Amino acid sequence: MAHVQKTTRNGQAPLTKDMILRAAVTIVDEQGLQALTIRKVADALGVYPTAINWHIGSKDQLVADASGLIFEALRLPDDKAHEWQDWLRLTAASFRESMHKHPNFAVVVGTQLYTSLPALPFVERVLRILNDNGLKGDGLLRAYNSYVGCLIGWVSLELSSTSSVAFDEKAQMHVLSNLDERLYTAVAKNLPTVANKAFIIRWDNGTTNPMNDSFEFMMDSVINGIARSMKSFKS
Amino acid sequence: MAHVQKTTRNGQAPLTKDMILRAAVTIVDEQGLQALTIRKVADALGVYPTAINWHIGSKDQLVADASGLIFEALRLPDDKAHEWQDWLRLTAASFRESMHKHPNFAVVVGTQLYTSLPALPFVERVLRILNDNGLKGDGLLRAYNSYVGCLIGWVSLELSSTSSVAFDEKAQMHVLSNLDERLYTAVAKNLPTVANKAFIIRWDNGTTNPMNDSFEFMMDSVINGIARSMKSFKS
DNA sequence: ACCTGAACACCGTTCAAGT
DNA sequence: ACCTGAACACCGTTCAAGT
Repeated sequence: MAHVQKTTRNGQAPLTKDMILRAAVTIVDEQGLQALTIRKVADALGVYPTAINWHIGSKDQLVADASGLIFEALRLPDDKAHEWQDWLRLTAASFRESMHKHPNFAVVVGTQLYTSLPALPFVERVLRILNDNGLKGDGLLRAYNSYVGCLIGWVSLELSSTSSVAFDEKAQMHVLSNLDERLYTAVAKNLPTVANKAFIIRWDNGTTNPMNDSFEFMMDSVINGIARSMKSFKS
Repeated sequence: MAHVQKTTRNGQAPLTKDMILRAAVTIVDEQGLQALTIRKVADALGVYPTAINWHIGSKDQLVADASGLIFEALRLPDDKAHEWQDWLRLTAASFRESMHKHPNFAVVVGTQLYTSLPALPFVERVLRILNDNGLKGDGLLRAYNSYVGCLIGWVSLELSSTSSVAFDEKAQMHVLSNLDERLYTAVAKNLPTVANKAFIIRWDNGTTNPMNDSFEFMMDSVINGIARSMKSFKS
């Protein structure tokens, strides 16, 4: 019962789900998430739009499956080779690196946070290392949600980009420089240190303006919080 | 030069930006973000779609302006009345509460994180209280980005919902219960404590399934991290 | 099983025209 | 200034038809 390769599509190799998803990722990487349409994917592969529907199902499923590839590309460090704190730090850095390679998927990875099979190894490994270090029950749940939520949520924000409504740098700085100094004392006073570097008052996103320092500080805080909860658990 | 009220639209009061945004918020709250279209807003107000374009500009701008209303509704506690830790905790709770009232905007508030005027008071107050407690320069930036990024990113994840691709509970549990136990030991072992409660392995979002405990734990960790950085700053 | 092809309802935005 | 009205290019999805 060997599977004989069919040759539809005028003798070309038949479409596969993998071909479709790779084409989708390319479009998102090059043109942004809003440019991802079934029709464009079909064009890129030289087929009719409805052929995509046959393989994938719907547009929503296409987005979900394509963003799953990012979790699949994720390489996790070895448990045995590191202290749990370092393992969490390395894993966070690895996840952030993967996201930075496909920044236009950032919004979706946050949204698509439901039992996706490609993400399960990540879930398992994080749960396991916390579990192996004494956490269980509600303490485990808190630690896991704290780590995963901050990691994915924070990086997703770092890379978020406003489709097209964003002002340019000059307009942005003009607004910030002309604020009422009596109302916005702290913003005015610290403008050089926060302008285009702090959330909500920047115009370049994490692709061109990565926030490495803040990310490391944030992760240290979260991991320290987990460490403290482990101690109180043992006593 | 008093502004005489015009009566276009067959004698009805003229459209205002505020009417349009309120109609938009209603649609998003009731039908989800993907249901927000210029044409539906126009229908709700009894005008032609292009009338919306005249007042707002574009679809992207409509989404941006409508999500700005959430920041405007935000009530911030008094600086003088609380220790800075409590102020940050109360503000976080207040922000989270606002988001939970409009969960369908969660994705966008994360995305729209660029100098938006409605969010500036929030920015100012957070910067100010950190500044008043000794933080400046890079230390201030780290603390601010850590707090704001975790707050908005985390809550945004808590409320995120997969448009329609999501499985139902039965299908979800079936997948989780039949995992290879040799590969997914930690998931299998802790299934009762994490199923539908932990990120990535839940099927209800924060609206029906709020993650209060994890949120408080996460916020405490972040605030403790900031406190530690203040001490090392002084010494 | 896999893909074509036509058709449908919907979308954002343009531009000219009205008042 | 404010809105109508028609028009255009684009979209996801259906369903029947081909091979």
